[in-house]
Amino acid sequence: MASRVRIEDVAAAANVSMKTVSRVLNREPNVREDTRERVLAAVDRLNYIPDFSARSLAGNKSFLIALLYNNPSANYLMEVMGGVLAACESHQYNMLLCPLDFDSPKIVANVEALVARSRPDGLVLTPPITDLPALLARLSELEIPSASISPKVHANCAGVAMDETQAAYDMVAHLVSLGHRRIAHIAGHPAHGASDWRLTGYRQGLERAGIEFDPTLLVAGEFSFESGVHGAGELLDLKRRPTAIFAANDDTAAGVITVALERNLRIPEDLSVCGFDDTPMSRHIFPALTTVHQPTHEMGRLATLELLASIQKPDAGEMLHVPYALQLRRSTGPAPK
Amino acid sequence: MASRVRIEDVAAAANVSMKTVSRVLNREPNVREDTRERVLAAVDRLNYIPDFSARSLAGNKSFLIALLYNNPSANYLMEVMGGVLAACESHQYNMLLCPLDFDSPKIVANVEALVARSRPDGLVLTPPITDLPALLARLSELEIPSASISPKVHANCAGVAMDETQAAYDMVAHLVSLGHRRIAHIAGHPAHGASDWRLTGYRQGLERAGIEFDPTLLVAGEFSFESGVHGAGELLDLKRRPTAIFAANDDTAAGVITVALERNLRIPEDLSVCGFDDTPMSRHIFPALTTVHQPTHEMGRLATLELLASIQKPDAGEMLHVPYALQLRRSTGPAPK
DNA sequence: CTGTTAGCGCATTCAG
DNA sequence: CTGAATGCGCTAACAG
Repeated sequence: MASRVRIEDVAAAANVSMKTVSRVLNREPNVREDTRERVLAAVDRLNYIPDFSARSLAGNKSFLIALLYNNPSANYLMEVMGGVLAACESHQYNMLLCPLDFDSPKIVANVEALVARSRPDGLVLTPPITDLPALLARLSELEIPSASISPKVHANCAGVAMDETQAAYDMVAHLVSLGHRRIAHIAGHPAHGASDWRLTGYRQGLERAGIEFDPTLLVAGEFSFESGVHGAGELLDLKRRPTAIFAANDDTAAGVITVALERNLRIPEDLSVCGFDDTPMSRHIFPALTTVHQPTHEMGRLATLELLASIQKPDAGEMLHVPYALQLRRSTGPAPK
Repeated sequence: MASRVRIEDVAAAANVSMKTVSRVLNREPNVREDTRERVLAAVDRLNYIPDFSARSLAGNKSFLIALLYNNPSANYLMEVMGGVLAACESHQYNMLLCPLDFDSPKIVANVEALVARSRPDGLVLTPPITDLPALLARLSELEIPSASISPKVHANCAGVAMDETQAAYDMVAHLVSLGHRRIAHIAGHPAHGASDWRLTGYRQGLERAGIEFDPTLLVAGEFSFESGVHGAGELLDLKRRPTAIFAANDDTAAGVITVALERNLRIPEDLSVCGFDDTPMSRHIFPALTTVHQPTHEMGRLATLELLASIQKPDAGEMLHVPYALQLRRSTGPAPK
């Protein structure tokens, strides 16, 4: 057994009471500097490590953060998760995972079950879980703090967001600078705020370039490879086909590229393709994909930090903003002719 | 507050003692069937949910399983994790994550810190964390149960494994059946058992087909896209180049495909390519990749089940075996000419 | 088969 | 600024 040493032992070693040790450990005020140091020394010498369960039970806190998700993108999740873990570690919290089925009517019940069983001190929500009114309402009833990553609405909500509209706008500007005028867009899943933002940025980008919006160049999608395949099939069948396709995410772009190559189109000579998200795959397909980088790890970390803040004092969490970065790679080039 | 109802309330409602309720909840013996039902009814009626921390503290168990990993493949991890979570859920356990740096000399210390702080009741090890003698030794000193997924050595070790050698052998057989004789292999990371198994299967497959092993057709790799790029560069520069390249995993195969397409080779007409793992990407690249499917989710689930068994009674965990499946897709075809 | 007694290790009163 | 008592909700020993 490792930690047979208890707070009582530390107290004895430092010639103080248990309570004083507890104060030092929890960074509470009202401890003289020299006694604090004495306690810390004893903690160190005895290699004391507080017991999680005892702290939870006595303090009525679980020191647990739950990460809620339904997003099927493993890369996105692993990165967010890494950020959440990093923030948890520095605050002596542990992270729980809560995979959800977005389309299930029982989603609120599932979260309630998690909360009842594990009593997390707070929740980190990832899109599109961020945008379920019923869930949000229940959480505030339960008075359980949460932080959202890229939620649709930022109002009085802790978390972190990136200006995806501006990023999409910039991407279109990049295509325009390469001489493209017939720029198509394959949209994302309608339930995701990201789809709206990226589409809005696309349209604003066209407008800014003085290019009239052509409805035939906008097709529906759902952030999947398959929707890229379908979308590209539709777009490349057009009599006047686009010279560039801006897919709402990298998976969709991969579908576009597959279709284009199957049709013996050269990328980017015959068709420019770009995506969004900068997944590892975007560097591993041929040709390497021009896309938008999101600082996903950092977003997970910052959201968790805000969550932790609002756990300590309600209303302390804020909505933070992080920068994006265009990754220009081989899949975009000058417009043909 | 949800669970203001305690075991005491349930006991009162069922007209039994706290201890009897505890027995029922923990599936302990020595409870008459009718009292058990009475208790269960009360639990249900009052919507009683046991308190995690109190159970941990009193029982000296954390009800926590830690998943140790360093594998950079997000897809692999998310699938394993899903399996671990599924098994945990059915046993009222929670899962903790422990990302590790394989090359760090502090890896054992990191695990010790996790064990000291969070006191998991058991650990699930993923490759190549499964094969660190120093770590394994420390864990048995600490007497903390563990289960391994695809460990190099199966001896007295709980967990789950797949016959990767046989799978690689079958893959080569598939290529041979398509008429290939010059079959190259780009190996995986030397630290992984999987690299050995797959290489062994490759050589056995050649031998079985009566094809002499050609050292120039075997190049080193490390399971990365980049190693596929380098390996393919080398192999395609050969005067007598291979007609098929069997990459040790899908990422490596993606690198091969990129190089081949850059050189204007047609796949599979000029060159067949296959991988291993059946990552989602394998279906999303062009052409879709022939590969080997591992039941990763199931492996995580089964390993956790074995771990849970060996937590309950030491030496109860066994080494389980799961089947693989070849996924034949577009990237392999008849050998040229 | 069931109940009673005593802590698990800590934080939280409220005194000094 | 510090300390002594009390209990968080549950399970482990023992009794019956």
